[in-house]
Amino acid sequence: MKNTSFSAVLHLLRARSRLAEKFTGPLGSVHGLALNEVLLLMHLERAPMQRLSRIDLAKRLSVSASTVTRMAAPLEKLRLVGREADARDARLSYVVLTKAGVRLVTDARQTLEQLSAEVFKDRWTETEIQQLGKLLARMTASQPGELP
Amino acid sequence: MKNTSFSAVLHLLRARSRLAEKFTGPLGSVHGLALNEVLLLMHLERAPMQRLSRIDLAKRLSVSASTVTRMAAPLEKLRLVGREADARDARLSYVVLTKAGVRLVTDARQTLEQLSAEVFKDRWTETEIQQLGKLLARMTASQPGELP
DNA sequence: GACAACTACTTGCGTACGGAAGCAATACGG
DNA sequence: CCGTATTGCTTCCGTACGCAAGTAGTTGTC
Repeated sequence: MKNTSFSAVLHLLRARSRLAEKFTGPLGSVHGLALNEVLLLMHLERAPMQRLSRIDLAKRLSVSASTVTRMAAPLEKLRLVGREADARDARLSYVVLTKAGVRLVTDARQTLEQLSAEVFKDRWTETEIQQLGKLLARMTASQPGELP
Repeated sequence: MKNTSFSAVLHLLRARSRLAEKFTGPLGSVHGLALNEVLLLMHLERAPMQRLSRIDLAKRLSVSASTVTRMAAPLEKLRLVGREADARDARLSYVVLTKAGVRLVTDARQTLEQLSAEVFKDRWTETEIQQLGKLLARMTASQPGELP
């Protein structure tokens, strides 16, 4: 039924707004980064050699290539990521996680897990959260670059 | 468990990115409006007298008051909404849906329902979509201004 | 090996947003 | 009442984003 799908979509949009509200403040004040910046670091963290090309990052973050360029610049200035060229293909410039980046992403993930847990802390069983995650995962199946 | 919650949150963020990608193009080219603008009209549509104060709209759309001011301006220019003052409280200026607004929102909802249905058209049963909607709704429970 | 097509960025431009500051108008406490 | 706080809205400023155009490097074709 159309209405069921649409209703689910509307609820999803509302839920994501709520999450953004809850997360942005604490993340910024504790680690000085925006949610998307932390996600960028997390993608690097679990990539082979802890590095990814900007195009790869763009796909994984669902943003445009130009956004990745601009997002990486301040992180580079903060020495959370570095820049590495590819030996064979001079077009590629990898974004590499630095030691400081590893430390920060470890801490930031703690914060994110904490905040996530708070979202569900009342009225939710572990199973329900799992189920929600599984259903949502299905919406983005056959897409590359899933995070955990 | 923290990780379960966090995983669900990550999947939700990805799902919402996918939705935004799928919806923005068609909506813009068919009706000339962005998703948020259509949602604004939809909120008006189901409000008493088909009108809401800007503050009300902001809460329902999960955006700031300034955003509502700016969003309403072009819609007003297109004669999709009007502006009405409150008889008792001169501070309030309602955003009112016009006839043209009603027509557009009716059409746009069709488009949105169609797009929503496509998101789920493979691998989803009606029950699963319903369940997803219910779980997502729980995330924003105790918040005002649910759409339908 | 030269030329076209493609890829990985980068930069400029227009748009959308939140937060702070400002301005009326209303509510409230004495 | 009268001053203060609060509310509804608007405007300004800084930030983040996508898209289009540009550049440099690579692949493919004949």
